[in-house]
Amino acid sequence: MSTISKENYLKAIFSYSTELDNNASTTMIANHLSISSSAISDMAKKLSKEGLVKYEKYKGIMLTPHGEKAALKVIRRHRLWELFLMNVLGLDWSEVHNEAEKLEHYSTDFLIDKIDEYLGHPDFDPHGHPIPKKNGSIPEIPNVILLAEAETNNKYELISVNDKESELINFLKKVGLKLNSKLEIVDKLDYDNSISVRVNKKNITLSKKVSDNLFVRLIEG
Amino acid sequence: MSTISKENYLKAIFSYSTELDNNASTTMIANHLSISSSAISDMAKKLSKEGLVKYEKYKGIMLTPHGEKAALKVIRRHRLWELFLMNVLGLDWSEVHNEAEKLEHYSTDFLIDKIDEYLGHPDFDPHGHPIPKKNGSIPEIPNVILLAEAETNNKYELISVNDKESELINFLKKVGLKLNSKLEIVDKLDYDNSISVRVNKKNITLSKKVSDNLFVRLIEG
DNA sequence: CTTAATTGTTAAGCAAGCTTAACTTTGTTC
DNA sequence: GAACAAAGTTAAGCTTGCTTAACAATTAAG
Ligand SMILES: [Mn+2]
Ligand SMILES: [Mn+2]
Ligand SMILES: [Mn+2]
Ligand SMILES: [Mn+2]
Repeated sequence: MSTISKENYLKAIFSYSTELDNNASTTMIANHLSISSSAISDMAKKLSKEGLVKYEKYKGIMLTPHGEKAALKVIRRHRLWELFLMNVLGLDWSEVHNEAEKLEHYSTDFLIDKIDEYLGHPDFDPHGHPIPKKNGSIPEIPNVILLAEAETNNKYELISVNDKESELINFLKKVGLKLNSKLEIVDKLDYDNSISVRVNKKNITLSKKVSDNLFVRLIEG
Repeated sequence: MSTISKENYLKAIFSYSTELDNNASTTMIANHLSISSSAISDMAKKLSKEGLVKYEKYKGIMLTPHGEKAALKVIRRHRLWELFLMNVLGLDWSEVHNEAEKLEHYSTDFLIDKIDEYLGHPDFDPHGHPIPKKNGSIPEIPNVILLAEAETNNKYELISVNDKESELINFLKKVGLKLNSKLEIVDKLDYDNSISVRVNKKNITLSKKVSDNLFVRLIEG
């Protein structure tokens, strides 16, 4: 049976194992979900019994094809809700994640299809993340790198943003950064790993904490 | 703490105690929620401790002002979602109740206010039920009676409909009855308590099961 | 290689929200 | 008003999803 808890585990396992291109570790998931690591071990066994996950003691957790399908369904619901709330109700891109985190667990396939249709089968959510299709395929994402790893004098376009902290997005709003903003790397400061960029004809400095959460695509360099 | 379960109990207690103008009984709530009556007794104690309910053994359950406020909040969320899904996504009035039954538990006040605003602070949901206002007031409902109790030769307007069974609403669609339809009572048949009405220049016969779930307002008689 | 630190697992226990079974109160009928 | 039926409550127990504490495996250092 799929429950809220299980759906959140699957999402977490998916995002860590694709990020790492490896098994997700107990501790990472525990931190991510703010749950004790013993609970993770426990749940890993249950999900394994249901065939959603491959789990070997001390070896981490990996989604089975079946589990990945389930995870993608939840992610699809999440991202469609985000875009819908923004486009229809005018919520800000810093506000939608929170709402979607709940709504994702309580929408029938029927409703999600209606939303998808209403939005014209969109490929990306408000933070630049791909929206899995109904058949489980994932829209192709541009070749991105972390802004923190961008090179001086090159020009980049902001493609996607970590949506887990609304404060980050509020910060971006304050300094005038949006998806598709063009940035030129002016300088990289070794001392604190901050990065100085030119956006909209203004120079701004971004801390490592910020540049570690922004993904950009090279457009000139 | 408010949980899904508790919100559903509060809603059920509210609807039964207003319907009866009396304390809600354990058995009624148990049937309504498809839960054993022992679970109801249990929960009645918990809700009572939280000050949401007045409960005396063997005497039924009644909402406190505090509990009523909480119940109305859930009902407000439910009905706003229903109308929103119908107006924006084009869901049928037979489809919205199911979805709203889940969404009602997972929407922040912030989101509900946005929906309310988007809809222009509506007074009634797709089934003719009043949408409680943010301050807890309830839009005035017309003076309605059960269609089952309507009198021959009088003319009535369909004001509201029980939304708990989508099959009823599908039936209404099939025979062409909508909110605000005008009906003239042609005949009442004692044998099976069915009622014969004229709508849109056609005569149709409605069983007791149907006429017990439709509320009408006298417009000519 | 041995030791220590880190990471992960097992065990025991708890709260919520149910269930069924046994029992008690209330209501109904004669 | 006694006897039975219906409604309501209590008790015991179950599952889910957590927790903390104790223990085991893995990894990293010296
Ligand atoms: Mn999100
Ligand atoms: Mn979630
Ligand atoms: Mn409804
Ligand atoms: Mn509900």
